Amino acid sequence: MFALIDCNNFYASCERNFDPKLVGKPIVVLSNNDGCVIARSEEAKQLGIQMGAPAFQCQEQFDKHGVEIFSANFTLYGDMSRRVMSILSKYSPVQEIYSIDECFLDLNGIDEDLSQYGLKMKKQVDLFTGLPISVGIAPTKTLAKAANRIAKKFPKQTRGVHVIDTDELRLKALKWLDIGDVWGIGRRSAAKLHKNGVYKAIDFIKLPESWVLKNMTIVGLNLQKELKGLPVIEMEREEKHKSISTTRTFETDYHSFDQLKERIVTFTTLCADKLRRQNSLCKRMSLFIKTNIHKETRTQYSKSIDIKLPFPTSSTLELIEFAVEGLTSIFKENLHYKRAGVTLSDFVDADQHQLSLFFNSNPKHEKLMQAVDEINQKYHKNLIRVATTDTQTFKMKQARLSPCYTTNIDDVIKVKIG
DNA sequence: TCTGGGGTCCTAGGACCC
DNA sequence: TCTGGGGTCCTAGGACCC
Repeated sequence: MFALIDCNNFYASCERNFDPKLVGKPIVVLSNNDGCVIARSEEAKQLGIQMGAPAFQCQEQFDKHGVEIFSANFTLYGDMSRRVMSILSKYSPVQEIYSIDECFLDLNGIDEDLSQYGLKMKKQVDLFTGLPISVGIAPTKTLAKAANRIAKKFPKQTRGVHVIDTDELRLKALKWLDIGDVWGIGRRSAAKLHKNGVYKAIDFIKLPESWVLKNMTIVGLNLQKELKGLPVIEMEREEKHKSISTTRTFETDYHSFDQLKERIVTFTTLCADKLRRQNSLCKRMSLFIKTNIHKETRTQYSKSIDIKLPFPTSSTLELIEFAVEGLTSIFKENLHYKRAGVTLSDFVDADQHQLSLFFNSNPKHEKLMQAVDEINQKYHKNLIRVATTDTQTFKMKQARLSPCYTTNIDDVIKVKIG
């Protein structure tokens, strides 16, 4: 059996957690630059505020109902996530952290009544962090997702925990579940399935396997098996990322090469930091620049470049060199740039990689980077930095940023009590 | 005026190999 | 006149997730 545990309205719950005045009020959290709605409390959902809606289009609604608005505070959410995950990790030897607010647990070998077990998790997370969670338990990961959905939809009947452990319960769930709400079925597949008369998950498992394979690839077929109760999707045990990216929409348009260069160099630095933290080297880097797609009257330009590195590296200095070279080759003058990003991929372990015959990462950089990382960790995030980067790492509009309650002592002192 | 960010997986088609 | 077949690797793009 697998459990899928997730936090209810995670970002909104984190904000509410530290300010009791917010209990019972509609809360929304906005994306970077305060652009779109990316999280809503239950009350905000009731008002009909849509996920992903541009904030400026919702302003009237916000004013009318006194919606509490927050700029995304990922430092806070990340820290709360670590706490929740750490508690849940005690409930199984095998945990897969699936997203910032979700994890799977392998419950094989757990002897207790699973419903009680789920309730115990919920109580402990609430006691230690104050965050509400929902628990779905079933024989496959896809069914655990479905069970979780039921737990969330019917909090009174389920108390936030739902277990699918018989065929009867499985079929009952599939009759209730819309096909578009199945984990792995997106808009495109849902539309295709609707055309073929499939509206509920139960209709989907009745389709011939050959049709599913032909029209939805192996992914669709695996999904179908999972809904039938046959486990196909396994627990992911690798904790290292396979790619790392930093991308941003700018608050204003950028025109010059130097402005973009500063951003690309800063993004590269952030990616390299993350890369070293997971003790990897990368063999590939890609970067892109884009104009504002919402300004249709202006000249549009979107270009990316993929760079195969001559040797694996995690040196910020070396990566920056490649990044600037890449940017030079795709940059065009006289345009209004609005977005850019850097992605590192093709990782190898730092401890056990093959040296190249002709080109290798500068061996001095390894120690240099280690020293820089240690100093920055000890004193201040950007105490030592490459001169091309801006001290203001994120140039974003964050008009309503909450304090980093759990990670920044200065922030905590600033919070007014009462 | 104002429109997010970070991931994973699969497939088709081209380039290349023998 | 008649010009193969099997395989791998790479990459762009699509689809999906939260």
